[in-house]
Amino acid sequence: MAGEVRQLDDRKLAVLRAIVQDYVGTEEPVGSKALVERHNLGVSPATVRNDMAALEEEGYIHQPHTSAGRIPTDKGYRLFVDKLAEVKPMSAPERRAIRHFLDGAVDLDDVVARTVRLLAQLTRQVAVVQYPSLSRSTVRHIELVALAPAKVMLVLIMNTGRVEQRLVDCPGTVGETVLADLRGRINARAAGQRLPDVPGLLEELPAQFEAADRPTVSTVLATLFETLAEQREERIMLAGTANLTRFGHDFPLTIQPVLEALEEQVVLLRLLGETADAGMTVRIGRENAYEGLNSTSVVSVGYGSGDESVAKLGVIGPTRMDYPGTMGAVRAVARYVGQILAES
Amino acid sequence: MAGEVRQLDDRKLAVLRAIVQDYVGTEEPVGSKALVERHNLGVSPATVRNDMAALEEEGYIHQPHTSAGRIPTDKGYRLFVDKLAEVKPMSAPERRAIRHFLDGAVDLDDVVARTVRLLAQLTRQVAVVQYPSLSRSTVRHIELVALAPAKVMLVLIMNTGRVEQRLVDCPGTVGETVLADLRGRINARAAGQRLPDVPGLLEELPAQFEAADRPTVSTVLATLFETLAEQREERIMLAGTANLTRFGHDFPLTIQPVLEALEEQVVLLRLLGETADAGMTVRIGRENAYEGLNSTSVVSVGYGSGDESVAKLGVIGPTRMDYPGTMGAVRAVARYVGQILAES
DNA sequence: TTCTGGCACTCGTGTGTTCAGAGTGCCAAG
DNA sequence: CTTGGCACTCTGAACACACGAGTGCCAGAA
Repeated sequence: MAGEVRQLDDRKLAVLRAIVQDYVGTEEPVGSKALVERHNLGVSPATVRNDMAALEEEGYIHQPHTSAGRIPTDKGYRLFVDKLAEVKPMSAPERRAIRHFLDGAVDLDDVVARTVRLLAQLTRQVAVVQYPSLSRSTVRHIELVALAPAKVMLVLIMNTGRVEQRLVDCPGTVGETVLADLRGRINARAAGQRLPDVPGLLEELPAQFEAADRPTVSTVLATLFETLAEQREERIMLAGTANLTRFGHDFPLTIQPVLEALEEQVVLLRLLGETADAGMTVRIGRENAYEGLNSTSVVSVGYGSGDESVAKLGVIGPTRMDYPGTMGAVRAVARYVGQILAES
Repeated sequence: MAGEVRQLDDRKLAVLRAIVQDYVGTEEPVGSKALVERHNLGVSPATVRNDMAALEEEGYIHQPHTSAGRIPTDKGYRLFVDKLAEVKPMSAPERRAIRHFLDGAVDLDDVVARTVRLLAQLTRQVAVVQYPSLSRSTVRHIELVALAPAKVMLVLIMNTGRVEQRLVDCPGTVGETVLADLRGRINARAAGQRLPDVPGLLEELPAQFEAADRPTVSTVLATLFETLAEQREERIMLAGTANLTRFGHDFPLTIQPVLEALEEQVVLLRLLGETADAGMTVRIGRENAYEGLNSTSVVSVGYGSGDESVAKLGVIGPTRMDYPGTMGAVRAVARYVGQILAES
């Protein structure tokens, strides 16, 4: 293991931690003297200066110009997040407030809307919440209703509360008994299953019907499969864009590409898509694939109605953000949304 | 009519027009000399200065500081829009592009999404499009389907393509014949009617059924009326927020309240609600009821599938905007969306 | 070996001054 | 009513300058 990466002793790490904390607080480059004053490191500024030099050598911090204080680099934040910081749990009153705020929701749309606003308010950053997606959720019920001799309406109800409907044009007249039979068989197999698994489970269904009815059955199933596969419904809700104004001093330059990114659902979806399935994901600065977000950090996490995550949510803020606090808020909100979804 | 408002002669109006045009173009206060050079007014700078003094006296223009050029006031823009400017029609290629872009839409959501993006792009400002609202649109068809002995699904299809569905729990078993009868009668009366008018037209319906069926009929109708009345579905779509960065030099101050306003659907709805039913509405600066938008102008207009407007759309930009061009774009887009809706 | 105090050096920021240019208002003459 | 001339005002850019924060390095102490 002895190699490229020189070992950083504990004090250097403490110095880095202190730099990150101070910089996040003040938004100004932090110098050795101020550091010693605000954190009791038990050593002199000169010593800290030596450590800083080492940290800079390793690329964890950086000087805007000679005779200025130090600023953490992306790499520095990364180390901070991985090794030096702990997720800050929400206080009891905060938890109560979250719970209370989300409890008032009346339907899925409302849950998502409340969640995104809450998250933006808690973190004072831009919040992003993905709607519980089709591909992850499960079937609660599938309904078939004859509207006209050759027209059937297909209604797909998911465990997340989402409802999708399609009109099916059948090749011939559909008998009510056949329809009832089909409805029963579909639900028996599909109910409770995850959406992507459903087509496989229904594959052999047409064979169970009389030859005359098979075209109809196949048509209905084809529409159902289409509906299941349609992922373009992966919507995303945004809030807190006004918080962008607190991003940085060098304004329009930072904010413009971010606003552009936020308008592109595709970008946001991809962004959340990169979130690990388990645990929280933090992408810092240039770690973000999308260029416009190179000066921002994204904290995201999956949430779900059970133990499984059905969608993602997160916040986007300046790399100089309060990581422990943000992560705490994101985690707490995700947890509570999960509970709300499970209850309903 | 001789009174408070002193008459402005033609040349003064020409000067005002020139000032607005130049200021919109350059974003810098415009002085007498530059004015004479760029527009051939046929008089000397000194004369223009006199006119400017008069215009300032009347409150149409204003000087940031002594020895600076003049800037139009809200009142100046107002006069410009009302009397001095003509809506600039789109060029043929532009019209083709609009048409082409909107023609690709596959459903109502897509139409709205495309419209808002198009509008943002054409005007390089923030675009807002309201979904065709329930209260203005008309009924295309109402469908009733028995799902279970005492459960009926109510489907409301509107001329805008929007579909709403509700599950109705009936007080007793519902006979298929009664349901068919009810369906027929409802559609005979309601089809083609505006949503708010429908309840009045169906009032006497229960009386036409046998006493035993009346509770069911009433329940179904009650649900239908609820659905019709529900206006919270008045959604709004936004695009072009990145254009906010081009708003002004004094950045965060202007942009923050605007971003806050844009997040509030309620504010936007009220904003569009103030649009006159016929013709285009232009609200300049402080004419906007919402405080955060006091330094912006809103150009909005109704659009609809027929001759009647079913919803509004518009753009939000700095008071210093190209009014003729913006109004042209807004009008053209509204017109084409109307056509698209009428066709589908 | 590691820490510390001292010291010289760098450089950004804030302040004050100057200067040119743009623009005005006013006035007297056309 | 228009015009040219003129004195005046004010902003913004350019420059000089001093201050102070912060650094790096070195020699001596622990």
